[in-house]
Amino acid sequence: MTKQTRLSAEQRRNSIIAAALPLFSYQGFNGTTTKQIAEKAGVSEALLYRHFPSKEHLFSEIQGGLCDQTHRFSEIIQSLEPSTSTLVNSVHFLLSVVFIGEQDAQLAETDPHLYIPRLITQSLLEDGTFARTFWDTHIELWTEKWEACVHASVAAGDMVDPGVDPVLRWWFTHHLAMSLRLVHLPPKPAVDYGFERAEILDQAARFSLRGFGLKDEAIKAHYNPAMLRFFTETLFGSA
Amino acid sequence: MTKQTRLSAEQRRNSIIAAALPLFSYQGFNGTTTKQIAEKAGVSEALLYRHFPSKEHLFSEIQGGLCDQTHRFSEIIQSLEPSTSTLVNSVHFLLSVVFIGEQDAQLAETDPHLYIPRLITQSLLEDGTFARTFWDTHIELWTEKWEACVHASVAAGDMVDPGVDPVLRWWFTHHLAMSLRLVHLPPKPAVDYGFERAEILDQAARFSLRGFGLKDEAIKAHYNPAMLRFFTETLFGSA
DNA sequence: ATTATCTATAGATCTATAGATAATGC
DNA sequence: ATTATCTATAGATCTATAGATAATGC
Repeated sequence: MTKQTRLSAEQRRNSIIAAALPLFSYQGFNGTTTKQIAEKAGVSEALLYRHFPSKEHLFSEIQGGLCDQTHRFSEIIQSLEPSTSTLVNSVHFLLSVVFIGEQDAQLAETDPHLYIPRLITQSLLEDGTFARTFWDTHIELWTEKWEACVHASVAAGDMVDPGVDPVLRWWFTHHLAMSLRLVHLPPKPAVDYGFERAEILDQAARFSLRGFGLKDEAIKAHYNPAMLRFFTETLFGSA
Repeated sequence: MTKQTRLSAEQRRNSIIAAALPLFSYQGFNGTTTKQIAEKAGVSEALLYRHFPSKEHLFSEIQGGLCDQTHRFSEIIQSLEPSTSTLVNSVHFLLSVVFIGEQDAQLAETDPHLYIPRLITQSLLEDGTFARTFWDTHIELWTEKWEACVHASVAAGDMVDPGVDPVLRWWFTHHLAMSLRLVHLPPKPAVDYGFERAEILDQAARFSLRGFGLKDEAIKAHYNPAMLRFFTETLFGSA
């Protein structure tokens, strides 16, 4: 009689979800079998269907769970002073989170954020519902502050009008980071940039900041990559 | 006895490839069944295996075929004069091709370029081999000219140093376009930008050109979106 | 005579369910 | 007594092959 771990319904549900998330993330919905999920969760396939009516429902449940959790940065965002400095730091932060992510954090294996880029990408290949919902819940918080920062920066004389809508500038920055992340999803990055991740991040920040309309003096005055890198590594772990 | 169309081996191979490409592109490798391919090609499943040893081989063959064709713009590229003007136009062109693509062309259904963004994205979710190979064959042609344009623009006094490697500036531009395309893959785009595609393209060009280090006067002098849009629509068909 | 093509089917999975059994809480 | 869990399996697909047949080229 081996040790039997009988979990409560809720615990088992969560353990199945935790087991399925990495599988769906890496192999996609079609590429993942209920057998794989059951094995990884350490239960029988039949048990999956006691907790979820179908594989589809399990997948939806996972996606939903990643969207309705309140973003942990939302309070900090509110407290930020709209300014050139905040703008510069937020651009770097946005690039860091989307491009580098939390992949070097110690909590790696269990942190759902590790799996989000793949799920978003898969979603975009289908109907895009998950991507849209995820961004609605995680980006929406920022847009007001984003616009305020641009206006503050213009008012401070740090920024010219580049002919780009303020919010689009942030989306473009996000999108640049998203592609960089995508290119780095495979074990071997699909592009040889000739630079390390941290260096690419730095250059992407400079590219974006200039695209924002920031004057070169303003970038020089406010952009401090060494400091930011220190913060990032403190936040997201070493490397 | 219905009309029997007996094709030569080569013709049948090509017809199977043509039938399979859209299916693999939209549904992925796992999501596409040999039955679907056979039905769309109008043959039996057995015949697929007379022409291709396996579904995997068929898929690889398709991917390979998209990579080894000489790029049709390669001659034009060589003839371009390195200059600020060429740089500006190439940035717009790059964004157009990657973001808008040839999706409105009349040859739509059969043009493999319609299916490349999805295949690249799927590849990035796996080992990235196709993306890497595709870019090796389609982007490599440009890099020399790209660098030359940056140097020419600096020499002409049109560009400051943004602290970004010259080739990276082009990759960043490409990446921005790639994400925009990705967001627009679903029937309903996954982001509400509040602008039409053509307008987004224009603003992405301005954002990138400034990120390149171009001085605002140089952008004003050389960037002519109305003209470029005219070219694009002529090349790729109506809007 | 050769080559393209089909029908039929094997063998492997894959999702999902029926029905039985073992652990837990009262 | 209730709830979690398992074994066994049905029924549907999916990839791939064996063996037969029909069209073409000489």
